[in-house]
Amino acid sequence: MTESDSASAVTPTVTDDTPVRVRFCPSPTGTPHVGLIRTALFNWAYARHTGGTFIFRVEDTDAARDSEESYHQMLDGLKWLGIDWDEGVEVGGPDEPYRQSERADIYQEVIGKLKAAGHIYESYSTPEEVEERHRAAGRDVKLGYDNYDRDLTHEQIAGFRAEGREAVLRLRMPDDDVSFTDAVRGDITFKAGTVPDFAVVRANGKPLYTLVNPVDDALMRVTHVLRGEDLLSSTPRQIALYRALLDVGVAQYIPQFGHLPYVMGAGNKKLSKRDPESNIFLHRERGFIPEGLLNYLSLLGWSLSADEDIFTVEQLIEKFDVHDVLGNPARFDIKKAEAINGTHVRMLDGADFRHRLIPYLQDAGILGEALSPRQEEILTEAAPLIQERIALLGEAPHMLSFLFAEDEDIVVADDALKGMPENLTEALDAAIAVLEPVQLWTAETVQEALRRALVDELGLKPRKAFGPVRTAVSGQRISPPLFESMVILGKESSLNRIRAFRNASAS
RNA sequence: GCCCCCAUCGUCUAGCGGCCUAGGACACCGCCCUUUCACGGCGGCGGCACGGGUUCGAAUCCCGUUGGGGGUACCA
Repeated sequence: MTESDSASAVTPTVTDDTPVRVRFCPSPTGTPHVGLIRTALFNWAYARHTGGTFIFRVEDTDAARDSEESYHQMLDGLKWLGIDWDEGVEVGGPDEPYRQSERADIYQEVIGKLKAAGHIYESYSTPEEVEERHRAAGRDVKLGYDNYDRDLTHEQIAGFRAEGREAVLRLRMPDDDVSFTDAVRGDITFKAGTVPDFAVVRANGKPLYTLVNPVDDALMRVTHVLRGEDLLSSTPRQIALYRALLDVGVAQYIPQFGHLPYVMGAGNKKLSKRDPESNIFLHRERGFIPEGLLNYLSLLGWSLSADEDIFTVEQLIEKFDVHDVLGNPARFDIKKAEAINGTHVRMLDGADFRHRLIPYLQDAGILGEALSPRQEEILTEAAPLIQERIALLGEAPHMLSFLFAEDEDIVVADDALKGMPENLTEALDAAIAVLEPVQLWTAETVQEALRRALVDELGLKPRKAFGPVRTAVSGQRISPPLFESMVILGKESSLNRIRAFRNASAS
C-alpha cells in the first residue's frame, strides 16, 4: 500500500455509492448571469440524473454587495427555467436556515471548535507589514501572506492586543501537496508551500466565504461541489479546511470537486456581468423560451450525443453526467442560441405557442390586460402563421400588430415601398376591382382572384404582383402569409386598407 | 514572478490508439421549394496550435514550446 492509499483510507471520501447531494449557492450580487445559471443547471441535472438531492443555498455574507433584489432575481430565474430544488430557501429542509446571513451562530460554534483544536490562529499582520517583510527579505511582494503569525507566543499576542490590534483568523495549511480528482479535469495537484495560510474570519469577527462555503457544504453533507473554474485555485484551501472540519467532527467526508468551464463572451474574456448577453432576463424579454435556453446552455461544455443538438430537458436529465463535461471554456454564441430556441418554438404544441405569445403582445401594447373575443379569434388564427417564422417570441408583436390594428392606423414602412411595380395604382385598382365581387372570402379564393387580375391580366410577375397588396394590408415588406392574413382581417378591412394605400400612392 | 487550468472547422462540439482521406450543429455561400419572410431539402466552404517522443499505427498516450484563461484579498 502506498502512502496516498493509506491517506485516502483514513480520509472519508465520497464514493460512487454515496447518494448524490449537490448544491447551487450564488452570492446575490447582481442579475443572474448565464454562466451562473449554467452552473445551477448542471448541478440540478446531475441531481436529477442520479436521483440525488439538489440544494439551493444563498451565500449572502457580503453585506456591502449583496441585495434582496438580486436574491429575488435568483429565485425568479431558476423558477422560470424550471430548475427546482429539494432543500433550500423557500422550501426548507433538514439544515435550515439556507441563507448564510442567518447562520451566524452556527459559524461561531464551528470557529470555536477549529480554534480549540489549533487549526486556526490569530493573525495580526497588516497587508503592509507582510509586504514589507517580503521586500526586506528580497522576495516577491506578490507572494501573499507569509505565515508570519503562525507561532506567535502568548506574550506577542498580548502585545498586539495591547496596541489595540484586531486579529483575522487564518487556517494553518498542511505542509504537503494537496491533490484531488476533479470530476471534470482529472487529477490535480497543488504543490506544498504554494498556498499560504488564508483568512477565514474577518477582524470584525464575521466569517468569510472561505470558511462558510465549506462549512455549509459539510453540514449539508454535499457530495459533489460543482462550480465555476474561477474557484479551482481555492480548492486546496477548501480541502485543507475540510480536513480540519473532519478532525473536529463537523464534516463527515470530503466531497468530490468538479470545476465547470467558463462561459466566454466576445474575444477571450469571460462573459461579463455588464455584457447584455449575460443577462438571462434580457433573453427572456427577447423571447427565449425555457426549453430553448436550457438546451443551449447545456451545450456549453457538454453534449448529448455526436449528432443531436436539439433535446428536451428529459433527455438532458437522462444523459447528463458531470464526468462528461469538457474542461475548455465555451463561447456564448447568441446566433446559435436563437437558432436552437427557434427549433424549440416550432416544437411547441400550437395552443401552447399561442398562449405564450400573449405576454409579449401585451408588453408591446398590442393587447391589453384582457382579450376581447375578436382578439382571441385573431390570435388563434394568426399564431400558426408565425410559429415557424420566428426564433424568439419577441418577434411576434412586430409580425402580428397589423392584424390587431384599426385600418386607419396602418402606417406603411419605408422599406415596404421598395420593389413596387411601375403601375402601382393600376395594380391596386385591379386588385380592388377583382376582390370586391368575391363572395366566399378564403385564402384560396383571394389568391385566385388576385392571381387572375395581377398575374394573368396585368402580366406582373408573382414576385411583383402581391407586394403592393402586402404593403397595403400590413404596412410591412415582410408579413405572415398574405392571403391567410387577409382572411383573418376579413373582406371589408382588407379592401379598406388596399383603397387607402391606393389613394395615398396616387397623390 | 509563482501556482493552477485549457488547446479539434469562425463558434459549440463528436472523437477516449486502428471504424477518421476527422462526424454533427450554428454561422456563411450556392441551388431547390415559394406570394414576402421564414421553415424544409440538397450541396459547398472550413479544423486536429507547434515540436519531440511512445507505438506496427496517434486528433487520441507522454514531454516540451507557444498561445489563451484564472488565482495569488479581512470579494465570492
